[in-house]
Amino acid sequence: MAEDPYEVGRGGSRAFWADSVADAIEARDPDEPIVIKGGVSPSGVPHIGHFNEIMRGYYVAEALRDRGHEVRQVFTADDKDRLRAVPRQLADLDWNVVGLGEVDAGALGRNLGKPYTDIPDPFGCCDSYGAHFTTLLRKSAELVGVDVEFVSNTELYADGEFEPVTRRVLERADRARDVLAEYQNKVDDDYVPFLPQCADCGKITEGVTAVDLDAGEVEYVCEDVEAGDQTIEGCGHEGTATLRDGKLPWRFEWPAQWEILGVDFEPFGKDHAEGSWPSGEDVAENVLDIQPPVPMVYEWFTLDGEPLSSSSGNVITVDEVLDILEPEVFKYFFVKDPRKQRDFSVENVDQLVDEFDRFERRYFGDADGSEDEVELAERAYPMVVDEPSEEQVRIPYTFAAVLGMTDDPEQREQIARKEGHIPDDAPDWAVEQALARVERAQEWASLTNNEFNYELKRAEMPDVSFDDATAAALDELADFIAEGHDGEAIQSEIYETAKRNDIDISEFFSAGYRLLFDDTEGPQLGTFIAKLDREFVVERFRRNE
RNA sequence: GGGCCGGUAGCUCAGUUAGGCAGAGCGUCUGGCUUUUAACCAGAUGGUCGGGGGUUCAACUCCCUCCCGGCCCGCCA
Repeated sequence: MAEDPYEVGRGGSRAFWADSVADAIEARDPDEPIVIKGGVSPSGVPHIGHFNEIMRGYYVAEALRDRGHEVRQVFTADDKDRLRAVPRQLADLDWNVVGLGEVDAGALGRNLGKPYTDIPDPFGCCDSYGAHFTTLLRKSAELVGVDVEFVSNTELYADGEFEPVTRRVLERADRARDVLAEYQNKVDDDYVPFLPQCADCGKITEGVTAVDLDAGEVEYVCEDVEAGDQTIEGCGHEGTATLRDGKLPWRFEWPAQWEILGVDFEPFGKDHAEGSWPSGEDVAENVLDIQPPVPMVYEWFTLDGEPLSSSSGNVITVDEVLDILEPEVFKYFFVKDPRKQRDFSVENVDQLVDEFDRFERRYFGDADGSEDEVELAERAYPMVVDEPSEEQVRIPYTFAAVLGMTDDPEQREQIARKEGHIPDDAPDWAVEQALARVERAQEWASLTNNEFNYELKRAEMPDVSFDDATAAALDELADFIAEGHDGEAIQSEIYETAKRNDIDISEFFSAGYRLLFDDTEGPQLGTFIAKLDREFVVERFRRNE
């Protein structure tokens, strides 16, 4: 019965992995609605790696819906987990990442060991620490337009949803011990699969001393808890807790969630593949007597070649990604094979966009591709955009970055049209959307400070000097510009002026770029100059300001 | 140390399920646009499929082994 989470969705003849997974789910003939789950602990700033928990399930949900199934995609905020370490970075609800110094770190430290939902929000805006970071995750989903049902684990406990399954686990404590002991050395004869919350200090503790299932209570001592390389001190309080005043240990809680929510499919990161999944599957089948969901492992992302890591600060949030990418491009990133380690490279993000543009054109039959590539586009593209339209216009990303050189929207549009990136018959909405990419590409150029990061140095002249011949040529060119000519004429004259003064043409172009951008490259100079106000350019080329 | 996943052109990635000519885009180079930047058009360039061994008529694909990266093998989630 054991299911290899690395094998599900692999093989078969499907071009889109989500369809292979959907096949595996359908093969079980599940009850409707089919339930797909994901979940994370709201422990800190959510990054794009966490987003796998939403997006991988999303595509499977869409594939099933497309086949006529009713699907419920739920996401559990595992917010009854205890805070185990104070994170180095936090983020407010506007995604401003701040260091610990800017909030009350001491207050956080005193709350180690408590459930996230019992810790005050460091920013004071949400009901709790847990609610704060769950809100950020929910906002991420909204930003990319994925509709997921959020469920708070704390609320499931508070509402008594966990009580029957918790009771059952405790009734079968012997079996639970036997099963878990195969995966964890710590489990001995005294192990109790329940973690009460101390009535006095509020921490999740482990010191259960007695279980009274008739009364639905456990007795406990609030002991010290090992967390990583540190110890969270217990308060020593001795008390009694109901089955709602605490939680199941993770290895039981996960399968319990499957039971409560009726989960049919759950994707999870590679970190769960060797530990939590085998034990969870075992617990489900041999302790809870339920069928575990169809599993799937996804590989982790790296960011610019380095592991995503909240503790080291190597993170990028969904919000930050959407500064440089359209939501549909970001969604496309998750269309790609989940089983490959994948780098999200900010520097090379133009390649991802190019790839998406081709993917989109394939859907409309306007681009070549292998049979699989075409099938993938036909299948996945409608899940990536809300309303596919053949009239959609995309300006190539790097060209959009070039257009970012000017702030004038009309000039951007004119140049894009002239270069054939906007068809004459494009509807207004498509033109608007196409040009919206310029803002993102410009942000990208500025963020990476790459070769597209042109900035007109209008306020003051860059510190430059020229030889006599170049200086003379610049004066001549300034005179010509002062006469008032169109872009092409100016472009022509740049060549002529350089020839007349016997200076290298590319050197002369560079001189112009240095004066305007403090750079050696830039947009097509003549047409660009023609768009600027004449007085400014003339004065600048005469090196007067 | 043991297990699992990944490694394909300078870059980003398809292809490995079921063995059958090593692929795409970008980049680079050359040429074109009566104008050597950007863009655009045409052509060219590009490979130890991580290394080695084996099976086979035939291996990126299957088997063995080694290297590199990541994850798990304590706790926690």
